[in-house]
Amino acid sequence: MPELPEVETIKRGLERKLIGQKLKNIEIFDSNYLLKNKVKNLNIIVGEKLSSIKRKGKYIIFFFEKNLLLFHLGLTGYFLFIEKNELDKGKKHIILIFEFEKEPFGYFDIRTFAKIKKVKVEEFSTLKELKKLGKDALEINLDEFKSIFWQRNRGVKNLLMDQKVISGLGNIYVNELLFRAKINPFKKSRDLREEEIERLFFQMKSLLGEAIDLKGSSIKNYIDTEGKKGEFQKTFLVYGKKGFSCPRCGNDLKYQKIAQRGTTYCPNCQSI
DNA sequence: TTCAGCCTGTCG
DNA sequence: CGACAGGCTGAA
Repeated sequence: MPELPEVETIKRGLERKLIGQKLKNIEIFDSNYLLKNKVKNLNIIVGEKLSSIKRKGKYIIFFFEKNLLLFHLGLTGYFLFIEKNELDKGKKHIILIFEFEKEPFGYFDIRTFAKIKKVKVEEFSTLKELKKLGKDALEINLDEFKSIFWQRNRGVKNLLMDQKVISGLGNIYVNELLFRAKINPFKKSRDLREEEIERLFFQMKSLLGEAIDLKGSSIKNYIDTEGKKGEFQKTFLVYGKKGFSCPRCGNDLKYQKIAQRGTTYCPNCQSI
């Protein structure tokens, strides 16, 4: 799925073209999808202007005048500026098209793990999806970051992947982050020295910053709102490098499931 | 804290 | 054909 850098890229792409525009129509192609998401009367948003778009963790929120739409793109959800008549060329998995005054864009979801929700703007602060999120990885400060590790004692990878603890990081960026910071993914959070936590913190910030600059990572499906792939995957040091050797020390990288997710790390550079 | 399950697609 | 894939939920 899109993780923080991809969601941020998508958010910026939408923002650039849509803020202030009025939604003229919603063309629904998969009403069953909306049914499964318990979204009713989506069309009441038609006629409203889009006032802002926000991101928290991996969620994107569209603020209209009276209603808001909350999206989580799951593993394979994406937005693409596209016209209805362009849909034929192999564009499957279309859920709907938001027809704005100038820029219509489609919402697609290949594996249907993405989520959409519509509520009144005033219900924003009550959204349980957002309330349970930990601080956004771009916003968290060093002191808050330290307390994350000291307040519980869990495996570091597990902890960083937990959106309730810190939001925005996913499997790609945690793999890369742990390698960059030379931290073993199994290491218990309370066993981290303060200096190691600081290393993680600053590496996390620069990793996310670089990834956003390169418009995210495209492994298979991810494309931005213009249909372009990201570039950050070209810089991967360990993610997806199963069977390769460590770019730092040359030892064999190790691959195993940690926290139910494929994990590649260097047992030498990232020793306990 | 684990783990199947939700889906579709691709790769070996 | 099985294994695996940017995520998350809820049940055991």
